[in-house]
Amino acid sequence: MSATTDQQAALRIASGRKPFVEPLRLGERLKEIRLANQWTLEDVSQRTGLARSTLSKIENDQISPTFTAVQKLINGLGIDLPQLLTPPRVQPRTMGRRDLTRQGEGQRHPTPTYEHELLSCELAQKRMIPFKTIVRARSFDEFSEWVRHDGEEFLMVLEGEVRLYTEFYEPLQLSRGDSIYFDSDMGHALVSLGDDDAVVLSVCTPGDSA
Amino acid sequence: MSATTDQQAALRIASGRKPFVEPLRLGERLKEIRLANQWTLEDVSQRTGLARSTLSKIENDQISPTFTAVQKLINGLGIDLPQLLTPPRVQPRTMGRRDLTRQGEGQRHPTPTYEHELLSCELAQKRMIPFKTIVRARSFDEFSEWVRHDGEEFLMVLEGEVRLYTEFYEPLQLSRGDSIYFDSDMGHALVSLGDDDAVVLSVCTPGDSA
DNA sequence: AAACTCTGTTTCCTATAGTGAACCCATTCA
DNA sequence: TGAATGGGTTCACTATAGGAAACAGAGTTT
Repeated sequence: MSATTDQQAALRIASGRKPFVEPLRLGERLKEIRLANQWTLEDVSQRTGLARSTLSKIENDQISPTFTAVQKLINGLGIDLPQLLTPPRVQPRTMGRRDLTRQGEGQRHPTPTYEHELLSCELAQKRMIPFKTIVRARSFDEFSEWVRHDGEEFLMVLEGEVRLYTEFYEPLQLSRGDSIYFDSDMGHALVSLGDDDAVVLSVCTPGDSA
Repeated sequence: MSATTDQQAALRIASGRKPFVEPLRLGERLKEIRLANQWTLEDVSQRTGLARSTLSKIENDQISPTFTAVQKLINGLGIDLPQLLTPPRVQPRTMGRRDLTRQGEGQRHPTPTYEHELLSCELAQKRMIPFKTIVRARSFDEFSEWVRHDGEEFLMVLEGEVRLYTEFYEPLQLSRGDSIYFDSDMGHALVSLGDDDAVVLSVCTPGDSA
């Protein structure tokens, strides 16, 4: 299946979704934001370049702003469009979950080349997966194939020195404190350079599946 | 400027999210969706109640649609507004982006209580925001208010010893190598316990904006 | 209390968004 | 081949959004 077709399929599916869009009290919302910041209509006028009168009419739902006007609003107020549309956000989330992992207390997953220690594994449903890795491998040959997984990865060297092989770049030498961010569906592999095993901290995003 | 605002600003910069919405080829986007679904202008006209001519002009950026028109669009096409604005991830993955940051070479953002060093800030549009922080604060009193931002945060102590205050839990003492994962819209604040400033590595998810 | 100042609203006027009809250009059909 | 259909664009007109200025109301100052 071609990329184009894939994308078209995605679009079709996407547009098939039926979101009930209610009133969208945009004027009301704007007023909320304005008052929350203690801005006067004049202030907002200065920031956005829209006339005081126009703003008043928008707030009172007397006119339906043009899209360019909306852009001036989000630019001038420094807010995101979703922010302007999203009603006050009733539940500010604040779940306040927390998951502590003491040094060395993570969940260990040994492999021939790496020894992973999963951190914060009490917590389900998280948007990042942190783990510490002891790099055992000393040569690229020890990997039968590229390590590869959906998403993005951040990596920092905690101890020792490593060489990072990646599919599309020259190998890179990383010392303690160096860090790198990359798309982890690009093949990658780490080897330790010093006598002792190197230790790196990685944080991955979970696979997309979206 | 409060600590909260500081960090939020830093996060905005770091996430590579364009602070302001520029061209916003809305017309182009609409056409994409229409063609992907193999709809004619007439079809879309039926669905949305907008005139065929109007749709044509919108697609060719000859007019800036009124907000009510945009609503008719998203209702009629059954799509979300963000969908209409966000070009669909055109990358079929495997972009193979990469961003190296050598020890101490990040982008510094000092505040009274913390000194942030943003890592991997070359890369825009990423799903994690890594930064190293030197914790200057020695007492909880130095914070005017909770640090708080949408999303989740992972944190590991690299050097020194810190106490983590959180809104819903008792303060927690963290030593080198300890790590914690938490919902960062729960208020939080770090203070250094030793004589020297402590150093921690943090990775945040970008704010929701959904 | 009058004059001033700062707010938000309302009044006009013009610029432009939205509409139906006419138009153009392909493709299909007789 | 010419007629007919169905796609998108352009035109001429009407409806409406945006702006400048006038207005109105609530404090302040004199």
